[in-house]
Amino acid sequence: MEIPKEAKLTKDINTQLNFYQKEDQVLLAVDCIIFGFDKTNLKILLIKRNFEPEKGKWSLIGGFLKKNENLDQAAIRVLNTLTGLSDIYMEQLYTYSKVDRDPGQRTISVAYFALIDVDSHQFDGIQIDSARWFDLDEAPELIFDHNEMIRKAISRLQRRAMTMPIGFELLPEKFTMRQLQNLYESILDKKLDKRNFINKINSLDVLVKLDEKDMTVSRKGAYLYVFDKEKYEKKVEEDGFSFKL
Amino acid sequence: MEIPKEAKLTKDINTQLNFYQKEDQVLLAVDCIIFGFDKTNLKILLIKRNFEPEKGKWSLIGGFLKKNENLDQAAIRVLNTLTGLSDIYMEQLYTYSKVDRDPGQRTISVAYFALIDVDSHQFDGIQIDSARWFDLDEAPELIFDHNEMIRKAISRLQRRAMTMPIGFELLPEKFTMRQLQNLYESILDKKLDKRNFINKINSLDVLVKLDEKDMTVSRKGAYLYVFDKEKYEKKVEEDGFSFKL
DNA sequence: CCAAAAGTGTTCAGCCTACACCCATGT
DNA sequence: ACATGGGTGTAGGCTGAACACTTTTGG
Repeated sequence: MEIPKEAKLTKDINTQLNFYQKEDQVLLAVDCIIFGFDKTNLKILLIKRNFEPEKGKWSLIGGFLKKNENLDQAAIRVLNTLTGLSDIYMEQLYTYSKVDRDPGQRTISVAYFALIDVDSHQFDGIQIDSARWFDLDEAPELIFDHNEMIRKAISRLQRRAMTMPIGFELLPEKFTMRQLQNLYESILDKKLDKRNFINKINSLDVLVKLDEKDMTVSRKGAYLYVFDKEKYEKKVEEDGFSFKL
Repeated sequence: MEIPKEAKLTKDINTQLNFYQKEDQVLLAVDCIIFGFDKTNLKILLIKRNFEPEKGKWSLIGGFLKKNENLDQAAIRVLNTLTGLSDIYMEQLYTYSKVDRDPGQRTISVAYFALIDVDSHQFDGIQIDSARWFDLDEAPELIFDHNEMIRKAISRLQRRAMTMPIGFELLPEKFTMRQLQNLYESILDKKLDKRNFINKINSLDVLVKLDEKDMTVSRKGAYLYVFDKEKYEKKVEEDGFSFKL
C-alpha cells in the first residue's frame, strides 16, 4: 500500500487527484433530526446549546464521527447519548458541506433523521434538560444550516409516507385509525377525507383490527389496530406500495 | 470561539460530544457515477486505476475534498479534471462510511451522480486513456463499495425519471420520440408501449415538435423534438409532474 | 415491391375523489 | 337528551394499460 504523504507534481492526472494530503482532512459531524409523534401532532426534538459557538441558540443534536465507527453507528451513538433512546429507526439524509457553514471550524455534517413515538419513549433518560419538542411549524431559528436540514428531512419523510406506512416507527403498538390519519395529516400537512383514508389503508391489508377500544378520546370509543408485521414486510418486498393521497 | 484542542473529562455531555479532536479528522472523498446516453443505451463511465491500492481494477472516478471547497464543487472539479466535462448536471447521492471500505486508509466517500449525453460531449478532453463506457448490465466488478454506489444511483435515477423528464441532460438538443423512449426504457429497464409513451409525453406539454426529421435511422424519417425549457421549468415548479409508466 | 421504422385511437378496468348520515356512549 | 367523535358506501371522472394497422421511402 503506497500512500504519498505529500503532493508532488506529476503528469499522471489520475494519480494527482488521489494524493493523501494530511491538510485536507476534515471533521465529520453527524446531526440528527428527530421526528416524534404524540398521537396528534408531528414534532421535532431540539436542544439549546450550552457551549460555544452559538451558545444559547437552538440546534439539532449532533456529534462527531469517530475513527472506529461508521456514520450509522455515530448517528445511533449521538442519539443514544443525548436522549437515552436506542433501537430507533434512522436514515441518512444528506451531507452538508458549505465551507463556512460552521463559522468556527471547517466541518462537514451528515444529517440523519429518526422517527419515534413520543409517548412510548418517555425519555427515561432525557439527558438534556434543555431539550424540547417543537411543533413543526413553530420551530425556532436554528444555528448553521440546521433549518435547511429540517426542510429536507420533512420532504423526505413525506416521500417515505407515500411509499410505505411509516406507522411502525411513529405510532405506539396499538393505535386508532384517527391517530394514523392524524399522523399522515401532520406529515403531509393537509387534511384528508376520513372515509377515503380508511378505505385506502384497509385495501393495503397490513393492519389487524383488535377487539379492544381506546376509550380515552370519545364516548363511543375507537377500535385499536396493530400492524401485521409479516404482511407488511412481504408487501414492501413484493410491490412496495404506491399510496396516493 | 473556543475550540478545545483535546478532549477533557466533563460532566456536560452536551459539550462532550462536540470536542474537536484532531485524531478524529478523516479524509473525505468524492466519487462520481457518470451516466451517459448514446441515443440507444444508458451507460456508465469507469476508469482503470493506475495507482495503488487496487491498481489495474476498474473504479468510479474520484478525488478528495479540499479545504476550500464544498462537496458540490469537489464533484465538479473531479469530473472536470478527469474528463474535461463542465456544466454537467450533478446530484449528491449518499455518503459511504464503512470503517474498512478502503483497506488502505480510513476514507469516507460522498457519491455523486452525473448525467451526460455521450455524443454531444465527444470527450474533447478525455484525459484518461483507461476510461471506458460500459452498458449498465455489463459493468465489471469494481473496487471498494463502488458497485453498491452504482446500484443506489440507478434506483435514484429511476425515481428521478418518474418525477420529471430527465431528457434535458441525457439527450442531445434535438431528439426523436424513439430516442426519448429508448432512454426511459434503459433507465427503467423495461419495454414501454410506443403509443402510450407518446401520449403520456405529449400530455405533459413540454416538447416542441420541429419540422425537421432525423433520416439516419429509418427510410421514413422521424420527427425531431426539442424541450420547451420555459414550459418545463414552470411545470416543475407548479405541479412537479407525476408520470406513471 | 419489400423491408424497416414511424405514426396514430379506442376501449376497459382500477383508483382517486367527493360527499352525508347514523351510531354509541358518558354526562 | 344531547354533544362528541366513530363508523360506514357509492357514483363519476381520470388515468394507466392493452392492443393492430397504415404510412413512408430507400434499396
